[in-house]
Amino acid sequence: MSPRYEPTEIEPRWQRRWEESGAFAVRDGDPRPKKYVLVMFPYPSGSGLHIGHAAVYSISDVVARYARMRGFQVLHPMGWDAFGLPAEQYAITHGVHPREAVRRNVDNFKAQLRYIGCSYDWSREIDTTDPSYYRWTQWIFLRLLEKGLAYEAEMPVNWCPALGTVLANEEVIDGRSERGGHPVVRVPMRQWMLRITAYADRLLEDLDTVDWPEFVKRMQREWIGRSEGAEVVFRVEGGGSFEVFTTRPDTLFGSTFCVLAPEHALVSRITTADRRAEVEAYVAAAARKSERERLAADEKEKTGVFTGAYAVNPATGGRVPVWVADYVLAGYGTGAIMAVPGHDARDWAFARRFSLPVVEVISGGDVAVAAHEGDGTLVASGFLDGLDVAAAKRRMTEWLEARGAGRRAVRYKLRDWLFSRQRYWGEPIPVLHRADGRTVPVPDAALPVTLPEVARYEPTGTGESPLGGIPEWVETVDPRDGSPARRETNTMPGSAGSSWYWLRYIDPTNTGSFCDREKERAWMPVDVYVGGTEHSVGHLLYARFWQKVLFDLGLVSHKEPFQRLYNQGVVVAKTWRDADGRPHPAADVDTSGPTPRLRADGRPLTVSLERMSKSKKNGIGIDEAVARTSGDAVRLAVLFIGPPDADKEWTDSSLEGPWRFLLRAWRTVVGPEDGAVALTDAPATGTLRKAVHRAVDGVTRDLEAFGFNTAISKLMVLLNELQAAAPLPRDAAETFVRLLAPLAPHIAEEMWARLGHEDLVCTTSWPVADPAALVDDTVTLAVQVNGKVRGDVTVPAAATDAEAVAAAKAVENVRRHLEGKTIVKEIVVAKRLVNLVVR
RNA sequence: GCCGAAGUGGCGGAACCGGCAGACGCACGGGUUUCAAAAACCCGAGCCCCUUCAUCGGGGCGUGGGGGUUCGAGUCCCCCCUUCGGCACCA
Repeated sequence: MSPRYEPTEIEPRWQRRWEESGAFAVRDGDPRPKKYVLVMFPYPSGSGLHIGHAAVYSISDVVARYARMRGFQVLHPMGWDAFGLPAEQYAITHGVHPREAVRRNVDNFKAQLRYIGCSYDWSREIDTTDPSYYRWTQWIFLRLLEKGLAYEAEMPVNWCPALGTVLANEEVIDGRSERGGHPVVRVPMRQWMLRITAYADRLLEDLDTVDWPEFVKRMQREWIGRSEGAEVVFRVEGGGSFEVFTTRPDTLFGSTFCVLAPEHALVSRITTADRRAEVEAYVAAAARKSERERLAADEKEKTGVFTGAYAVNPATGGRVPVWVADYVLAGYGTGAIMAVPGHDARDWAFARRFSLPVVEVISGGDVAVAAHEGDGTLVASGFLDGLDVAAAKRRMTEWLEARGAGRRAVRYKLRDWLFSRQRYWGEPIPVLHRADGRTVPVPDAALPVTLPEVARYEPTGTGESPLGGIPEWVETVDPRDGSPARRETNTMPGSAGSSWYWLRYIDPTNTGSFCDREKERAWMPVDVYVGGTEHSVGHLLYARFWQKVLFDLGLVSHKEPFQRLYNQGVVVAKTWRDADGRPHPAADVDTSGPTPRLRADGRPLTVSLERMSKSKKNGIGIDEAVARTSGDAVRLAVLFIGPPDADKEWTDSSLEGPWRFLLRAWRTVVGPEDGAVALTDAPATGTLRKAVHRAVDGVTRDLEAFGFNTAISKLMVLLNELQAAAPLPRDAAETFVRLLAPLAPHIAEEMWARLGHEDLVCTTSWPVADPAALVDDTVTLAVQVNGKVRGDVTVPAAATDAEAVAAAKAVENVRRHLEGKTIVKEIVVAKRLVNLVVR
């Protein structure tokens, strides 16, 4: 055995030992209480794992290892979310088949997760691109189809000509593609949709039942965007009618015009002959505008045209002009609004611009200056006069319902989920289009519908999936009756496979079901779900939706999949960019002068803190960091740089402290290079014993609260105490090693073994603090005079307030400040301080 | 613009319920070791001032800025500034 700390020898040895002993494999039927610790599974991209990834996986691993030592049987699995655009793009740019790219990337990811000692049950590894997995993704899709939750529709989609494909909303940033920054335009296309809106209310309500950060819940609530109001029917003069949705039916008397979205079906029908040319030009221009241009237009420059038509305000009976304007969105409400310029800022701006009348119907503001959107008393509103806003809303809605002119209504911002992609690398949607025109599901027994081999997996550029170019795959028969049919060529989005994966880990090899019911009941719900905030709405909303659908089908036992959500912060690093915005690696930067410059040609650079990623050339790979120090040091470092839920900056020196701590721990527990440490079997006593129990107590509480940075600092403090002890009591050393085990597992195992143990430290029990050892016999009180510290005094812990005050007054420097003064008040805070108020 | 989170030494950060601000670490300075250096180890330190040969000691100021509550405020209340996230014509 080497006397030196040699992580390159120690770490792989323990990794092997853990795997061979099946230390992290969980068995069904284990009588211990369960804990399901889940970390968001990664896209196995080609760039490998960097320090930012190490932070997430270290957090969930510490949670899992700690729970094991606390006596739980812990399910802590890992898998690969390998379908979707990133994997496909990588494959295209590197000229290899996505399946091959995924395999290589997975191997690389696994190796790197191994370097930092992640304690996964690898026997439960899943891969969303494996047919034995996506068979069940397809199977769940068919259940959605049966329940009417999947449907086809012509939808305006984000078409990216440069990528030759349709993008999801979350893949479009400011009208450009997330990857590559190419322009994106909106065109209608036949798409598969999932009716997530049918679950809007339940997705909203059940947020109250989960233990998630408030800000995530708020984001989801806002995303779902429930608003209550009324639909109101407006009759058009000369025939026809349209409905508007409003949250302010109380202001109906103040509606002086209506606005239709340019896409509204009624526009062309009601436009009068003299206005037709102008209206058509406006509608055409609006269609040409990308989403981005429409947004950029901002509130100040509202545009619109008059259709020439008039509608009847059902409350006043008066004529109101009908306009077309792109500030009204086709996709929300009814695509038409009643404009109330007196009490809506947008309508007010529009009315100003086009000189439309503004009427005050709620007192309390000055509608000549600005819209009054707040509360007040109804005026100029007939039967509503004198009511407040809330009462007027109710009265008006009743009035509309009684006359058949409207009704109470609820609307959501949430849209149905666009569920098809015109790409190769996704789950084929298991549907057949029969020659007779019927669209039918592929029978369950014929699943999975596997991806065919294809020569070109790039997008065709025409908008059709590459699958469309393989007649022998597309042309098939309906297995029910042998009649000819074409396969659906759309594939599912990347978020499909991740919308139920936590269930597959529970029963990953089941060929008869996506997950055994008994096992599901035993393991669900996920107790802690660790991941980044970037999935706060997308993934987490989809996942909850699928869970609820499966719950309604009686297939799972819980309405919510993730009981507790823990969001780790982003790891950022200095990013050097030139004038063109191109990033440069720190190694190429000369920072010796007043302005940082590129070494090669002296170009000036700017620095900013940005999320670590390969593309920004500001990342450091896990393998590189491990090679420089050790896997344990990397784990400690990413946990020590700051609180786990805050954003943290990684710098070159972030590894220093944790690395030295490990060297010091080794020297203290194992011994210096030239010898072994002197251990004694006599138990720790006195201050050392107190220090050990204080550390047990503190580290335990910190780990319970995800306070990894402070837990590590408490271990550093304990180590200082151990270093001073000679000989070192064995029990103190062993307790230290056990406390260290979840955080730095390799070195802890090695030290545990060298302390003479044959078992694994990761399977031993967590130490328990003796409460008696946590109380001190004496306490040091700060002594203040008029709130300023003038000294301190040590008294027995049992001292009374009077004794404490007496002792305080005896302190030399305190006495000086009391001289010639009268004490008017004496404040004693037990074990903390004495404050003497004088005059 | 709206909503949310956060501003603490040169830096990352700590501080349970309002009770000695700066734990722990980095960088820094000094030292040990070394032919020398690296590594490692030990010691020091918020800033300013007084006292002192150096010490020891004492005082003032300090948690983005301004006000307030309190014996006492990083922590509570009001106003303002900055940074970072989210949403952004959702009627």
